[in-house]
Amino acid sequence: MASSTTCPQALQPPPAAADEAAYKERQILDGAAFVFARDGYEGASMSRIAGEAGVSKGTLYNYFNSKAELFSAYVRRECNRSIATLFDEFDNAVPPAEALPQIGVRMFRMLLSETALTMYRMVVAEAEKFPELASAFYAEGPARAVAHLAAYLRGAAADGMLRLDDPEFAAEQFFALIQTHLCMKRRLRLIAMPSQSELEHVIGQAVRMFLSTYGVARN
Amino acid sequence: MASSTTCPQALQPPPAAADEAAYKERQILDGAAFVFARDGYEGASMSRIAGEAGVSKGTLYNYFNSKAELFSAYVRRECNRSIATLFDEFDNAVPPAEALPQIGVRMFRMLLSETALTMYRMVVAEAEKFPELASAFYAEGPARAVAHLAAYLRGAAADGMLRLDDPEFAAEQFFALIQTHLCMKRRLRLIAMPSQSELEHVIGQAVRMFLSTYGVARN
Amino acid sequence: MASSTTCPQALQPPPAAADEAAYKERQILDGAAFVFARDGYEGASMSRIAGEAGVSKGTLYNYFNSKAELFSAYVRRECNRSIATLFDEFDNAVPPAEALPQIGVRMFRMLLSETALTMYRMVVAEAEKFPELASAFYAEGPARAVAHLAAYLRGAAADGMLRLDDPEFAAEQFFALIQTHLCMKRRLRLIAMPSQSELEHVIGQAVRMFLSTYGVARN
Amino acid sequence: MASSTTCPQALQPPPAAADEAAYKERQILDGAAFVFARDGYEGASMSRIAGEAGVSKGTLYNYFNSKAELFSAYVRRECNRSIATLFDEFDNAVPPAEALPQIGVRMFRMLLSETALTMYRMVVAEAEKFPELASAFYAEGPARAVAHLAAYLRGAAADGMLRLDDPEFAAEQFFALIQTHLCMKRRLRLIAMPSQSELEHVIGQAVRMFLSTYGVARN
DNA sequence: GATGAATGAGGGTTCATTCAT
DNA sequence: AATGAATGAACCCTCATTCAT
Repeated sequence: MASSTTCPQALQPPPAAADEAAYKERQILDGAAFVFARDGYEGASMSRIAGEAGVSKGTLYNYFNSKAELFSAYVRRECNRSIATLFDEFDNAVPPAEALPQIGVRMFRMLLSETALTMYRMVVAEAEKFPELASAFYAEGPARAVAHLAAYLRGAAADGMLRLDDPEFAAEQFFALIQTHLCMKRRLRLIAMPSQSELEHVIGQAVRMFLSTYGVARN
Repeated sequence: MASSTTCPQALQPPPAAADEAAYKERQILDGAAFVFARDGYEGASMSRIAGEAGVSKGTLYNYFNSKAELFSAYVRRECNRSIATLFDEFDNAVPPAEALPQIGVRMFRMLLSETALTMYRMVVAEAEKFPELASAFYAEGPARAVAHLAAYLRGAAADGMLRLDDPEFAAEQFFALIQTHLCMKRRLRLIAMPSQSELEHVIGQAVRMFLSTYGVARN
Repeated sequence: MASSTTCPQALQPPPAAADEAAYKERQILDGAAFVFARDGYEGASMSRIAGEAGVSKGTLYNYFNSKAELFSAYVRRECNRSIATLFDEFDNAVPPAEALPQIGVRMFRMLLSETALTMYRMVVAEAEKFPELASAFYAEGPARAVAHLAAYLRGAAADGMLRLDDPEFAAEQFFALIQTHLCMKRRLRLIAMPSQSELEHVIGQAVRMFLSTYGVARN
Repeated sequence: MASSTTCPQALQPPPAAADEAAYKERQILDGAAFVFARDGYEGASMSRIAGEAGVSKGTLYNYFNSKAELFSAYVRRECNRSIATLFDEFDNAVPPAEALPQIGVRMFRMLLSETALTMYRMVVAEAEKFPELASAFYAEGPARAVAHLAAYLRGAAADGMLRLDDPEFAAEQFFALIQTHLCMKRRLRLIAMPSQSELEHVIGQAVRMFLSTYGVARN
């Protein structure tokens, strides 16, 4: 849809038009993000979204065929944008005792980021009405995170740094250990972002428990 | 109208009236439960609730001042009713290797019960609008479950069956280990209730990991 | 729905309530009649109908489930009300030369009455969308008129006052002869109600032509 | 505006431009015809017409100032095009007993053609809003048909083949006799096109009745 | 001349809430 | 205490029309 060309732009108007369309679409999605996040799918109104985006109600429908499609586009954008990228690079050569805390911090931060929390609330709330969004959210977020971790664990086991049969399941266990009551409470909006020391404690204990099961004796 | 009490009714009119009022209230809450669970807070309409409850719309407002209050009452009742009771009785004398799987099964079943899932969706979705409900849900559900487990763990540690300093945190870890991707997926409506073998595997591994950290050598 | 009781009304409120409901329904249908007649089905808006009827828009939907149902009710009421009654009583003993002009006048007046014209325009315009209304209109109006006339013609033929084999078809021919360009023009709103002399001329010639075909020599 | 010339085009660009304009206009009117016929005036949308015509919405307004004007142009074109032409040529020398059935068939076919029915529905439905269209429809259609027939009847009377004083009125009577319940039902979309035998019966009886009044004894 | 994005009024409909009965 | 008719604001969406490109 957007044409972010790196080639020299010989013709001014077309790119300008395309850019403007892309800009407006982003504007609308930003407005939608604000309102959906605050009011939920049912609670949000197209009027408020239009107002927030600074466009007319009719313009909304020039870009998205319905409220449902706008919601879908919004959720997909947020999922693709911030959740997935967080696990893209980490060094597989680092030993578990060092790598796992780092991975844990990333997972924790991802899970509790404002965007991820909002997405989580959205897809949980509307899972019945938008099953494909729930599915996409799971695939883009938790499933990817677990898959990355499992890949690391498999490698570490191959290198003799861990002793485990089922790296997928072990990854899920580690992922689960990260999600203590802090996650639950934050999802329920009962607390703000946990402090660094709370974070370190939870992750430290998760790593300790994980390694006490899957680690190799280090003497 | 109907007062289906089996106990001896000493005074006809007052108890009958009170009973009838209680009966109507229950009737309304039952209708509300059905509709809210199906349509969500915003999606539910007072008309449909009235219809489902078999009362008039006006009567709704004789018992609850607003849709928000009715929703609140519904959530509180469901929380108090079915979630909490599941953890009320278990035998503290049983050793961890035997007790933890039992506890794990209960927790798992509670977490994934239709009622709990619905409540979870409700309070997550409306946490912004009804923070006190989120708080109540947490207190009645997860917090209580963890507290019960912590009490057991403390006792077991005192009896020398476990080796742990922080029974609350250990309880949270166990609780977290139960909530693998199966929970996440079920909350997102991506899967139906897991099979017995999946359940046993998850819990078995959770117990194994938990005891490898907190257990005492048993030779 | 309405309870037009002739028995002494022992209870005041129920009849009052029923009357009020009936009154309001009539009020709404009157408003709908005004707006539909002026703007057509698509051109009419529920807002304008509500305004014209002196009720709120919401009230419209307490009485009729949709615009389509309101339209349907309006058309049926008008059909049943004024079109059908016009042919209820006439003396079958009168000879054709006297009866046919009378019948012709009735038919003509019915066809060109404001109500019938409006109904005609409505059902012709919306025949595709409301086929059952077109069907009902035809059955209640033209079909009934022709059937009545056919019954008379059959009797007159049996009495030797006419000579015809197919009274139904003959009735249709007479009915057709009444509908000259005056009818067409009036349906197109090109003219107001024709004058008495125009009416008499058209009918006189129709009767003359009819009797020149089906009459018996009268010497 | 339109210049569909077959003459040699001396100047290339201007005629080409003019032709293109005429072509676009026709294109638009074709799209309008399709959509108006299907959805009616109010039900049609300029967007759908533009889409059907294969032009942009803006272009519509370069050719027609408003929806009303486009509708008007569409109705006028259809009226001029197909309705009128059907009565343009017939041989005045043929005697009534032979000519009238032919004329009757033409009239019948014209009246019940899909185009004429659609036009009829259109102008009847919108007679209030577009009185000049109703007037044009009447002038181009029924009035012309009757005028042609009247001209024939006058000639036949002058030749002693008919005995009538008022050929215009006689023509209207014949035209009326053609429009039996088959016409009414077809206009109401209650039936499809009548069969050949139905057609012949109606017309045969119309001619018989007409000649029994206006014919000369043929012995 | 052609485009189609933008507009904002208005479409039909549903809603939570009120109140006379 | 129970009813349900009435309300009018707000819902999502479509519209004819305009205008910068």
